[in-house]
Amino acid sequence: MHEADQRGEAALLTEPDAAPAVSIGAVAARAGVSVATVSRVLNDSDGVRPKTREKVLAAVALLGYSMNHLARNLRTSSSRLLLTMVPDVGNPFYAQIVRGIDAVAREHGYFVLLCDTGADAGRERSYFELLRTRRADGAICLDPDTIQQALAGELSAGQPWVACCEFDPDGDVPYVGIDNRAAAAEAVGHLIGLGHRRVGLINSDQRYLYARQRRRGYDEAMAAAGLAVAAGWRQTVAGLDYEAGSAATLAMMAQPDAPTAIFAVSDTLAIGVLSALRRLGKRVPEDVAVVGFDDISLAAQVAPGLTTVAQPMHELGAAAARLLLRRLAAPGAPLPGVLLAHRLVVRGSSDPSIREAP
Amino acid sequence: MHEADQRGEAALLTEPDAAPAVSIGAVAARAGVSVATVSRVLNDSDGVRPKTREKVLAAVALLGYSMNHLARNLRTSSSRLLLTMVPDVGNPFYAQIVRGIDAVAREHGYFVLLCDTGADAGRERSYFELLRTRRADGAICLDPDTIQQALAGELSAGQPWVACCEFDPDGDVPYVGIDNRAAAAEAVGHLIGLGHRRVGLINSDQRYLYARQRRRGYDEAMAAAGLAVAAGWRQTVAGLDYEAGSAATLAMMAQPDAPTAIFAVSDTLAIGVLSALRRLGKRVPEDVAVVGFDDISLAAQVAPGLTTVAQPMHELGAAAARLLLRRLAAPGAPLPGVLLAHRLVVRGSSDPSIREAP
DNA sequence: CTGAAAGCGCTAACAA
DNA sequence: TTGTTAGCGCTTTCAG
Repeated sequence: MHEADQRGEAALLTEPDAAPAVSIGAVAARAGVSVATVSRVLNDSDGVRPKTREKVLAAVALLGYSMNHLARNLRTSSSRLLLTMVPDVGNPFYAQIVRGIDAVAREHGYFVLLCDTGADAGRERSYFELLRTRRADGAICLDPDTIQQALAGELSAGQPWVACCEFDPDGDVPYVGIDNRAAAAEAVGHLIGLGHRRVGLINSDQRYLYARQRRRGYDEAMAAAGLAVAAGWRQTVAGLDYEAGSAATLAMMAQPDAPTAIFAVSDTLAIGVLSALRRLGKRVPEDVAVVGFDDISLAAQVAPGLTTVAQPMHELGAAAARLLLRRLAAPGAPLPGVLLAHRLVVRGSSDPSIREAP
Repeated sequence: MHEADQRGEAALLTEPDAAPAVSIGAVAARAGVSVATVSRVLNDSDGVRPKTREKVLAAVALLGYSMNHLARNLRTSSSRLLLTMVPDVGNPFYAQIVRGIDAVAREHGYFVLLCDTGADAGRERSYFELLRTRRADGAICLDPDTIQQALAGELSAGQPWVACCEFDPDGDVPYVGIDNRAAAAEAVGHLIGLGHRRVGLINSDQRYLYARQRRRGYDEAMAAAGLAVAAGWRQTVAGLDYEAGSAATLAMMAQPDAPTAIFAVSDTLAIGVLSALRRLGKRVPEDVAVVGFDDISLAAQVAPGLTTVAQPMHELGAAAARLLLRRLAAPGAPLPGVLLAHRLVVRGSSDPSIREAP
C-alpha cells in the first residue's frame, strides 16, 4: 500500500463553475418576471400564460439554472430521501431488495439513503432520528432487529415507515413480505415427500418473527407427517452468512441420529451447509438433501443446484417502496399489509433425479 | 400475491408527535438566551460560558429539541450526504466496498446516498447533477462506465468526486485502487508456474481501464514465459455476473486447443466458470485450473475453493471515503492517487495439492 | 394571470 | 461572552 504520484490539480478546482450559482431571482430578472412566476413554472403549477412560461424557460436555459434543492427542502420540509435500513448490504438477498426499492424510489423522484445497520449495531434507534429531523421523508426497514425495536419502541411511532420481510401481521406497521409459515411447510413437505424422515432445521433466533413463522411451518409439516423432531435437529444461528451455515451443519451432523435432510432459512446459510457437508464427505442429495430459502442468483450456480424457496426480492423492495410512497402521499390513510407469492424451486440439492442445471 | 387485512391506523398517525417541532428559538426562550447562543452550544463552538451551556442543554433536553437539518443544510449549503455510484449493489464485491465507505462516512457525520447505476443505465450523467445542486457534498464512483464518462465529460469537472477501482493514474481525478497490471501478472504467473501453457483470459471490454490494465498483466506474464496466445483464449464479457462467466467458458472450451487454465477478472465470473466446467464434465483443477479476482467471501465456499487475487474491499471503500472527505475539507489541496496492496490467495481451484478448505 | 412579501430554521457576521 | 440581525433560495398566501 503506497501513495502514488500526486499532481497539482488545484488550478482545476478553483477555476471551473466559479459561476455564483444562478438562483431563481436571477432567472426572474432575466425573464422580466417575478420569482413567484419562476417558481410556478419550475413546479409546473398551472395558471401561467404559455408565453410567460416560454420566457422563463428561455432564461433558465440561458443562465443554466438548476434548482437548489436544499432551499426547496427547507421550504417544503421534505428531503425527497427514502431511508433504507439493511442488516447487511453484502447479503445478495438484501441487495436485490434494495434494487427494487431504488427503482421505484427514483421513478418517483426520490433517492435512497442506505444504512447498513449491521455495520454499526446498537445505533438502530438513531436512524429514526433521521425521520424526525426530516432528513429523510420515510423509511423502509429490512433489518429484523431494528424492526423489532421499532415495533416496540416509541421513537418510530407515527413515523412514516414500512417493514419489509420481517413483520407482525397483527401489528400496526405497514409491511410487505411473504407467508413464511406456508413457505417453510412447503419446503419441509417437499423433503418429506422425497422420503426423508429426519429433517434438520437451521434457523435464526426465535426472537425474530420470520424465524418463528418458519419454525412453525417446519413443525407443522413434520407433525402432519407424523414425524417426531429430535432436539438436536434444530440449530439456531446468529447470522446468515456462509460460515454460520457451516458451523450449524457440523454441529448437527455430529449427532448419532443425524438428519438426512436439512432445511436452512436462507440460501447463504444453505451454501454454508453444502460446503460443510462436502467437508464431511457427505454426498448431496444422496446422503443429505438440502433446501435453502430466498433463491438468490447463486443458488443456481452451486453444485448441486440449490433447492430453495424463491422470494420475489425485487418485487418485495418495489412493493415496500410503493407502500411507503402511498403513506407519504396520504399520511392518514390505512395501509394494508402486502403478502407476495413465494414458490419452491426444486434443484439437485434435494432431488436426486435432477441432473445438472439447464 | 394478495393484500392482507387492513386495519384503521389513521388514529395512530394523526395523534403522536403533533408537537409543533420545537425550534432553536423555543430553546433560546426557554433557556433565557439568544438563538445565537443556542446555535453555538449546538455546534460546540467555543466561547460559551459553561453555565450558559448548561442552561441551553437543559432546555434542549426539556423541550426534546432536535435540529432541523434541512435548515442547517440550506444555511451551510451542504447536505452531509456522500453520493456513491455502484454498477450493481448485488455484486458482493461492490457491497463490501460500500460498507467501507459507509463506515468512514458516518464516522464523520455523513450519510451515504446509494445509486445503482446499473439499475437505470444512461442516466449516469444526471448523478453529477446531485453534486451541482448540492444535494450531495461529494461523490465516490465505483462504476467503470460512469467513471469513463466523468473522466471525459464536463459535468464532473471541478466537482468533488473520487474514482474507486476504475481509474486513470495519469488523470486529474483522485482515485483509489490496486495495481491491476501487477495483480493480473501475478495470477497468470501462478498458473504458468503450475505448468500451464495454455491460459485463457475472461476479461471485460477493453474500454475499461481496469480491463486494459489486467489484460496487460496477462500479456506480460505470458510473454515473459515465452508463451504465445491464441485468439480464442481471450474472451470478452459484457457483465460480471455468474452467467457471463459460464457463457464465456463454454465458448472458450469449445475450441480445439482449449486452455488448461482460466483467469477470470472477477470472482463472480470465475464462479460461473466453475459451474460451466462442471457442466462440461471437466475436473478442477486437474483438467482446467481457475483463478478469479477480488476474493469475495464466497470464493472460500465454492468447491474447490477459488484461487483469487484478493482486493482489500472494505479498505478500498474506506480509503475512497477518506480521500473524498479530505477533498471536502480542503477543496484546493492536491490529492494523491492511492494504491492499496493486493495479494494472491491460492486455493484448490488452481493447486491440486490443496485439499479441502480449512 | 402575475407580483409583493413573509417566512421555513438555522448560521455567522457584527455589535455590544 | 452574548445578542442582534441579515440572509441562505425557495414556496406560498394574499393582493392586484
